[in-house]
Amino acid sequence: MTNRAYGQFCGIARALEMVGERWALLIVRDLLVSPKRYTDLRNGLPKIPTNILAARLRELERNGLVGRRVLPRPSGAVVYELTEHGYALEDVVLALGRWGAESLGEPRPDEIVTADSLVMALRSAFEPEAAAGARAGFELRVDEVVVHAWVDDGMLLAAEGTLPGADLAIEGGPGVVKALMAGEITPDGAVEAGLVKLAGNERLLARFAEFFRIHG
DNA sequence: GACTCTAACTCATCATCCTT
DNA sequence: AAGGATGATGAGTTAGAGTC
Repeated sequence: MTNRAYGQFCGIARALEMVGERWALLIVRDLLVSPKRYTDLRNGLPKIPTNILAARLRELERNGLVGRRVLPRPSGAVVYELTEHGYALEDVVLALGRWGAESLGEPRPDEIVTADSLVMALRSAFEPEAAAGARAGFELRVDEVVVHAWVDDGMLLAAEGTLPGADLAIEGGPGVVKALMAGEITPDGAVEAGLVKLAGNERLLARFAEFFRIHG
């Protein structure tokens, strides 16, 4: 199992012992968006073997990063949620996301986008300085996944689902959205090439590309 | 029946040991 | 030093158990 220790009195080694196993950090990523049931986690990570998910949750719980909570009746379902110690990983996960996004390239044929991964991508790419004084709601549809981002004077609220009354709804493939955020294509170029479909105030697409940046 | 696991098995990878 | 055999470990697949 995952009691492998690096034998080093080092914070990085200790962190890797807790969240360095395969899938562990992606479970944390999804729980940073919202608490989830076992089945929700499985749906968000369709390639994780079920025994590995169970093992990782057990390890994260043992390490004090994740807690189990039984919902009140009639549901009675078990949900997994991050503890305060687990939530403390948010900055680390976002920084890792920023770093990894620089190497994203084009989406591979077998790669999917999930609502949680998209929400965390928006959070990690958000530029508070660029959004200072701005106020706008975006709905983003990538493949079948819909998330939204509410920008309000340098603050971001990103979550799963639609945003009724959004100032701008953007629809496009994952590669196009990433290219927009990375400045590999211009907003005008994306529209002219028909790579994105917009609804609402189309001029806000340029602002979206300023608010959410992938640096390379 | 849905949810939340657990167990048994196979497969791949890696480290170690032994032989040449 | 190089290469093969072997064992340990973890990941992945599948089936099914326990609980509600």
